[in-house]
Order: sequence, then structure tokens, then C-alpha cells
Amino acid sequence: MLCKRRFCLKTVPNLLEILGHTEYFSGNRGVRYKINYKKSKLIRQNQVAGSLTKSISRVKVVLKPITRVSRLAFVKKRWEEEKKEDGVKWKFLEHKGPVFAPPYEPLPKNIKFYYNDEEMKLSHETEEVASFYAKMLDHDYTTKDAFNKNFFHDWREVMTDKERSKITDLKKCNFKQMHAYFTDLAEKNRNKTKEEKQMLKEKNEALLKEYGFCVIDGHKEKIGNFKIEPPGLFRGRGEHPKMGKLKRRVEAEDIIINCSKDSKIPEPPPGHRWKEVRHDNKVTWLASWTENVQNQVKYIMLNPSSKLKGEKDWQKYETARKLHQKVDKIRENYQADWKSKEMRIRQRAVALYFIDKLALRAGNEKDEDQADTVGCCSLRCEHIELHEEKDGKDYVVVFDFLGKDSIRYYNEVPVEKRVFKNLQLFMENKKQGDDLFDRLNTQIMNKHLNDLMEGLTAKVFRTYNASWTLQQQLDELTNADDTVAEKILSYNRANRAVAVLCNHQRAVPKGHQKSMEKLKEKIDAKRDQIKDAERQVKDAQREAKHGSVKEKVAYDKKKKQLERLKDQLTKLEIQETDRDENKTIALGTSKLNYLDPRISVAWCKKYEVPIEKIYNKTQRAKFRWAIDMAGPDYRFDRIKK
DNA sequence: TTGACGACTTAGTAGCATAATA
DNA sequence: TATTATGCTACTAAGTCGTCAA
Repeated sequence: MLCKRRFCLKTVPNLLEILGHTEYFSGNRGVRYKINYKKSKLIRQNQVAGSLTKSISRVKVVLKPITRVSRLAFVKKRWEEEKKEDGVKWKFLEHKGPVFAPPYEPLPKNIKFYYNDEEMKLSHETEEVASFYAKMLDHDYTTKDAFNKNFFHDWREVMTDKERSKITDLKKCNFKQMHAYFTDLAEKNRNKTKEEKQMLKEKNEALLKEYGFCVIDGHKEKIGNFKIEPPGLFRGRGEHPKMGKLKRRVEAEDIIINCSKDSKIPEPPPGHRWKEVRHDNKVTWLASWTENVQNQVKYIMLNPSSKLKGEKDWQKYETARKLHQKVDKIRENYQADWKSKEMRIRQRAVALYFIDKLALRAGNEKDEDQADTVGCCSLRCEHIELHEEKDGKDYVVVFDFLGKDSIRYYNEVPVEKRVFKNLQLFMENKKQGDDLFDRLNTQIMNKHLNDLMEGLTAKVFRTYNASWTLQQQLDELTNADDTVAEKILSYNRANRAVAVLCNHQRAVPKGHQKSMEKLKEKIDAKRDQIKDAERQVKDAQREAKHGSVKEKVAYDKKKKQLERLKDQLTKLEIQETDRDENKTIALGTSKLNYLDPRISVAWCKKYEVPIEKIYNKTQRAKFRWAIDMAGPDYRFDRIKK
């Protein structure tokens, strides 16, 4: 049905957003609207939003809610229509370049650095690097030898000759005043007045407005990280041999700008020039530089809400769904390979079994100058233990290794006898430090996987198993008669099952125990209230039996109050369970990277749970495509022919 | 075949903003 | 209204995987 209404700016808050780059927007209650502009001269001239703000309230629009079917068709059609030739990512790209880190502000004169108990005035750059260390004095990093050694080495490199000859021992450096100064500064920043905070906010918003967006093929899109990383000390995770090294300041001269030839080229800061301006439309980045600690290229890229990223995300889940069609065959295949005559094939088959069953990462080889972490293909003999029998289970493999970000993976897994025997074979005549799969690496694995299915790589299994688990867990845990709060608990539990599978951990939040105790107190108090209310209901019932209308009304009131209290108690109990189960598990990573969002969208629609309860604003922006595409019947494990 | 490199995704956390509570 | 708890965002490190050259 066509609903014709005249909208002013107030009723269409994000109308601004649509001008110049899209004709679709979301209205109330998550409904997507298609907009037909009625003789809008402004739009036909295709002017940019900024210059039109004053006239917007006069724009007449006809809004037509898009049905689910046409929404799906629309998203797909739009992506089809704008398909580019192979490898081409855009035809037009314009942006304003990155924002550089603010310059270093020297310390006030009264803040002193002492060496060997003697006051010492440091040169500008030496002081700046010292300040990086001083700020971290409270941090665990500064207790680590590697951190201190690397910092001191790099710090000495920026010193003047005079400073270098004098400062020869980090232990004799006293950064305490500097540290106190920065702590104090942070405190002052926190206690800024409302007005000061507002001013700062406006300043940031202005910066975002100017540098935070780009125009790509006629659409205005948000940039993910438009600020250049400021200088500081490298914070590698785990036992990273380079921790504490100086991450130097990045200047325009380090930056490569990528944009269209026919776009307005961004201006470098005054007195500077870009390292290079290139026009490579086969990549998606807007700017890049090489950082000095690990010599890696860093990029300025689009926000996950952008069309380009969204499309890629969609493709990722489509590949995972394709795997679902083939996975039975692939499993049969690798199980047969456990018996192969060739060692390399047996190793490949056992490794693939782990990747599939345990959602292990591929495990590329790493350099010596990185933290010692492993994935499946790079497992070493010391990372597994074999037990013919453990805790009443046969053929148990105990995995214990550090994975990505030096997060420990510990798992006791009963496996098939043949897998177990193969592992014994692989470990024969090997010692600690030797590769478990010495005839295998990720290239070999991925080459094999690509032969089995186009586009198949090791990481597709993680996506596939994560999404499949979510779908299966939601089927199992959701009860249509539950309250919204109970349904959300089920959703979180399904999400948690995935996070456990993928080993997504987090540090126990600060004050977790305290907050749990408080919650328990609240629950006890609520129980007392309920007991009290129950007594009151009983009394009221007795009085109502022989009393007048007034007593009956009072009885009803008491009953309702009791119901309300019981509801509140259930909610608190749910919160308690949820929070405790979540103590060391991070749900965000799987939600953002592994779970086909259409499963969640469909679940919300099917069980009438508002999407806002599952995805926050940023997540909704990232998964816009899925919210548009999926109806209540969408299934990850079913592809319509 | 191997290693280096480039491009992109996946990852946990610090610190800020906002909501809840006292 | 001040304080505390919680949620969100920005940040940037650390993976994966494809390509290219030696």
C-alpha cells in the first residue's frame, strides 16, 4: 500500500543522510522506505547535503514501505547493477585524507625528570619518548624485561649525543613526576565542566564530518579509521619480542593516498607533501603507510557499514552456506584419507578434522620476531598430549597452546581411534619443538580445500561451524512462549556456545565479583518482598471474600503487584545467570565476524524480539544488508533453488 | 617451491559515554 | 545530583590468504 505523507525534517531525522547518495532510508520500527522525490529540483540537481539543509523541510516525498520480498530483491539488484569488472572495487573515490596525531606538547617547566637523582632537562624528542614510558608506569608492561630493554634502546636512539652519554641505565631514570603529571591531566580531563565537554564533543563531530566520510561511486560512506595512529610504545600481545619499541610519528611524507584521478585530491598539511598519490581502483583502501616496528603496511579503510564491506561480508556467509551443501562429502573424504598410504595426506586429513571439529585457525608459519603462537598447521609436539584413556573416556587428545593474541587454547577431546593412532605415528621420533604436521602447511591445506570447493579455505570452516552452531542452538533453546527476556537469554546462550567453540575469551571484567554479590543481594531482597506481598495477597483475599467492591479491588491490586514482583525476580535471576556464564567469554567477536546475521534477524522476526535487543546501533549499521534481506523463515542451512 | 609482501579480516581492550542507582 | 555500573566505540595488533618474484 502506498502511504502518501508530507514529511518535514523532524519526522525524517535521517533525511539528510539520504540526500545525494541513496534513495532508501529506515523509518520507525525498523521499516525500510523507498523514496520517490516529487519534483524535487534540489535532488535532480544532485547537490550535496550540506548546502541543502535549509531547504529540506520543503522537500515533498512519497514513502512506500518496501515489502520483504522487494527488499531482498532491491539489495541484490542494487549489488548486481553496480557490479564491476573483475577485481575493480570502485570507479570513483574521493576523500579528504587522514587526520594526523596532534603534535607533542612539552611538559610544564615545573615537571622534572631525574637521572641518578639529578634533575635533567631533556630535549624535545627525548622528552616526548620519555613521556610515552612515563604514562605507562602503572602498567604491567613496564615490569617486563623485553619491554624495558626495547624501550631503552629506542629511546637512546632519539637522544642527543650528550643525553645518550649520560643516560645509560634505565633503572636510574625517575619518571615519577612526569607520571603524576599525566595522571593528574587525565583526572582533570575527566572532571571537565559540561560546557567544556560539549565543546570538545562538537569539535570531534566537526572533525568527523569533515574527514570521516568519503564519496565512493556516488555514495557517501563512513570511513573506519580516518585518524593516523599516534606515536607511542609498541604494545605487542603475549610475550612479543618487540614490545616497548618506539612507534614513531607518521608524517604526510609517509602516506600514500589512494583516490580517483578525477576526484579532488586531498591536501597534505601545510609545508608537507604526500609520499605518493595513486589511483588504484583494485584495492579498497584510501590511504596507507608502513609502520616502523614490524614493517607492516597500515591502511585507512571504509567502515563496516559501507556497501563495499557489506557485500564482502554477504559473500563470506554465502561461501559458508555453500560449504554446508558439501560438508558431508568433505568429511567422508578426509575420514577416508586417515587411512592413506601417504603421510602427507594423512597429516592433511587429521589437520582438517581438527579445523572442522574444533574450529581451529589455519596456523600460518610465523617469524622469530613475533610472539610464539600457533594454529592448526603450525602445532608442535609439545602442544598436544595423547591419552589412551582419560577420565573414563578413550583416546583423548589434550590440546594446550597459545593461539591468536596469545590466548590459551585448552581442550580435552576424545577422538576416533584412527585419528589417535595417526597422531601417535606423526609424533614418532620427534621431540619438543618439532612440528606435529611436518608435511603440511596452510598453502598445501588451502590448495587442497580449493580443489574440493571453489573459494573454500580453512577459515570458511570456522565461519560455517559458528553459524551452523548458532542456528542449531537457537532451534534447540528457543521457546515461543517465553518472555522476551527469556528469549534473549536463549540467544545469548546460543551465541555463547559459538564463542566457546571459537575460543573467544576475555579478561574477567573489573569488579565482576562485586557486581555479582550486589546482584545476589538484590535478588534476596526481591524474594523477601515477594514473601511479604504473598502474605498481603492472602490477607486481602480473605477480606475480599466477605467484603465489598472496595476490598475486591484492593485484592486485585495486591495480586497484580505480586505478579510484577515475580517478573522482576525472574529478570534479575536471568541477568545473574547470563552475567556469570559470560564472565570469561567474549560474545562480540563471534557476533561481529562469524555468525551469519541473517540467522539472528530471522530469529528476531520469527519470535518477535526487537532487533535492538540483539544488535546495537553500530551492529545494525554493519548488518543493514541482512536486516533488509532476511525474513522470519531464513535458514542458514537451506539454500532455495 | 619458497618467502616476502600486500590487502584484507579478526581480535581483545582501554577509555569514554551513558544509564542506573544511591 | 553525584557516584557507580555498564555498554559502546575507537584503537590497533595479529591473524588469513592471495600474488608475485626469485
